[in-house]
Amino acid sequence: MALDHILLGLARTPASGYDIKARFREVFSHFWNAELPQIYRTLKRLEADGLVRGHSEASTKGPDKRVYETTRKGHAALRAWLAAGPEFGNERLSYLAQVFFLDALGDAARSRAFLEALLERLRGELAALAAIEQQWAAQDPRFPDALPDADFHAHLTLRLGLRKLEAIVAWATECIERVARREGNR
Amino acid sequence: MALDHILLGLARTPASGYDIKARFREVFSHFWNAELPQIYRTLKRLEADGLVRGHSEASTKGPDKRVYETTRKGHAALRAWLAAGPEFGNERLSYLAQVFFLDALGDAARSRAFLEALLERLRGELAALAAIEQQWAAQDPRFPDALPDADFHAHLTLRLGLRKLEAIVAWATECIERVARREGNR
DNA sequence: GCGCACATGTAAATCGTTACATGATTCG
DNA sequence: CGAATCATGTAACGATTTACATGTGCGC
Repeated sequence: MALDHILLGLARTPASGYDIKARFREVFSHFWNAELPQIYRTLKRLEADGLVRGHSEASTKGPDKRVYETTRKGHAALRAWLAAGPEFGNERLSYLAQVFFLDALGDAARSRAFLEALLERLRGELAALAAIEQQWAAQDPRFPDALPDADFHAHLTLRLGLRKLEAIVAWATECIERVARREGNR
Repeated sequence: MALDHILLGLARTPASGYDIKARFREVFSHFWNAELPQIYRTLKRLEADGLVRGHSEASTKGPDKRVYETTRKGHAALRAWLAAGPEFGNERLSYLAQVFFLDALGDAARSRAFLEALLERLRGELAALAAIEQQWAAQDPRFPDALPDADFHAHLTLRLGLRKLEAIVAWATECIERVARREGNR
């Protein structure tokens, strides 16, 4: 399961469930998500299997935290996942299914409204990712190709987010034109 | 739930669970998937809720089939889903999570091998989608903008598949270069 | 006769979300 | 003192996958 391996990857630097949720929000949001109860439960299972090790720690803010760290066995499982090659078949994009069925609205104007809402949202996400990249570039002189390994790969991931969103924005723009043209032909 | 609405959309033309699985393979594979047991169970639930109507039918090949069709109530539910605007938050791409953690391999050559396998796979998918589009263009003189509504929207979806895959192929190519350059700098 | 595509399902297990419960610290 | 953030969890429910079970018709 992908989530197991994602947690093993994130816990290479010690992290609590709460910390991990924060990283999902910051870094993974454009290609994965998980809720807190699932994260806590999975960490417990990984600990029972000896893939991570956890200990309680006092926190400056709020109650004690339980901090997990990937074990040697966990590292091996992570490497095995990567060595097995790219994993396919999980793709999931509900808004694309919606576009597929847009004819059910039976109304080109409403189809166009849907696509315009989609475009606006995608533009926002694109701007957010671009801002992250620019901030990073400004703060780290090693950016992008002299970065340490972990950051270098994080940047590769971010680049895909940008390229994919650019493509989808271009597509949505094209769709709106095509729908408008059909609308005009009535 | 997205699957409910996808089934309502697909059953606008009568279809059995098996037929629907085939359409997932053919048309939806690049943005959604579902297994047979889930499809059968969901169809039953939708029937109990009056959103689809099912009847048994003799098949030329194999056993009887149960053919479902979206009811008026089902159509209304589908339209409501679309009218509510684009649905976000389901994005899921395990191979991107893998790229994020590729540094765990600790070996640029193996990272490159991973990315090359990814690129090969993506190129295959891109070629398959492009072939579908060309065949379609050759067979239907109305292609693409004079197509009937349902086909027009199916084509919009296919266009996104193409644009997205082109972007990802370009990205993977860029990644391989960057990884090779790092490899050279050792 | 064997394997394949057709066709439908059940059972079990796991994954994932939502609602609920608890309690500390910090800032206004 | 109220709201936000930190921090962890349980319970219940629903979604999804995997393994198993069954049987037909067709082509080699």
